[in-house]
Amino acid sequence: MAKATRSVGKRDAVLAAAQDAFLELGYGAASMDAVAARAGVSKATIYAHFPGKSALFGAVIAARCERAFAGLDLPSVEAMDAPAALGLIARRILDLLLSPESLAMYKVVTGEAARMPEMAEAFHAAGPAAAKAAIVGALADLDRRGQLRVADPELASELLVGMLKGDIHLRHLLGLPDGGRDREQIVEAVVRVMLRAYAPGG
Amino acid sequence: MAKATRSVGKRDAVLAAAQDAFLELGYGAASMDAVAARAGVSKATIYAHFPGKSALFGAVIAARCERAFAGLDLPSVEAMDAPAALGLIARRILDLLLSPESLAMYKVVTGEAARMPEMAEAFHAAGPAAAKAAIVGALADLDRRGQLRVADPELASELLVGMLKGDIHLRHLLGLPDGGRDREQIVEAVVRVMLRAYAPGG
DNA sequence: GTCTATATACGGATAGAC
DNA sequence: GTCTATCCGTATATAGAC
Repeated sequence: MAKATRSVGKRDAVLAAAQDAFLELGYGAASMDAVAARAGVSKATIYAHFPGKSALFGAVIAARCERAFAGLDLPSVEAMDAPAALGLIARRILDLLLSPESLAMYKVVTGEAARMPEMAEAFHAAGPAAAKAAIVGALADLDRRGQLRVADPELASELLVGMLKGDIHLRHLLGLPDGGRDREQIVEAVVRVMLRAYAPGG
Repeated sequence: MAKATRSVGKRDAVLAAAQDAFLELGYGAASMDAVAARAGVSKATIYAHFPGKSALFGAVIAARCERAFAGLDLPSVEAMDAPAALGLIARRILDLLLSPESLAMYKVVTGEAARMPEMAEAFHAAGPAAAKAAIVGALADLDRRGQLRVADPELASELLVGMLKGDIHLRHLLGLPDGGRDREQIVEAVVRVMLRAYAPGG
């Protein structure tokens, strides 16, 4: 939206416009003309800053990966009991999974992964793998404090995130209605299963 | 691969070639020229049988949806106890989720869902929703026979499939290595969680 | 560095002969 | 129904002026 100003630098304007275009339309459908128009610059300016379309796309993904999980700090669960901690984690992850940006990234990255393997790996490392590491840390902490009995935190983390995806993640990817299930309902169900499956007295 | 023969009809050859091209390359990257070349026909022949590219794509998705879950018959669990039934279901679903065709469909359909909402809905109904219905039936049967205590089979089905997706589904979508976890290990873990969470004596 | 204008190629779709 | 040849729009990328 913001017209390009010389102070911020047109490179940033191009990058921001490219993020919008690629994530909204997908790699193939987002033309360089569209990016130029959104950025308020000419196509030649884009090519002055980036070697080509695929390089611009790579820069977009890299930029978003950096900020991908900035808002996800889970050390705050260290004083909570298991139900509260799991509820907090579940809510955070579910909101992240269903955020428009995450959904757009999911689509565009999986769609181009075959043609850009390095980008796919970078995305996974900076996104899902980083989130998983945070969850693993939290689960290990709950185990250490006797709140849960988690022998394999990595595996438990995968199951937890998978349950949160459930059906609703795909529905959102497809642009379909939620099917009458709201997020809090899902969080409660997932927490209940986790508490039963990883109860300390088991 | 197979050259078009008049006996089978060129329409089928076009459809088969289109399936290969769209699922391998994605909708945008698969050109009509590429489809024509793979089918061994001219582009004009394609347009004699299909109104245009998007209609051809729709026909491809529809055709694959019909056969999507043909191999998934779960009534066979009706004589099994809970561990055996859950193990069978989990193995079948996981193999389906990670099959190359399913992964390709997942990518291409989510990628084009925003531009083709009807197709997205048809895919969901014929694929994931149909599979879910089969699982719900099996879980309800286990509940009826006292093998499990499942108050909400729909919800339980969503959690089950989600756990199976876990991390490995995304890894496969991205073309990354499995991360050292094999399928049987995932099946065992998921079954264990399900048995604990939905134990009849709970 | 940035723009206007353009080179070059490719993709979807069609005309017309057979 | 099927082919060859082609129209026409659009896409990536660049040349050259300022």
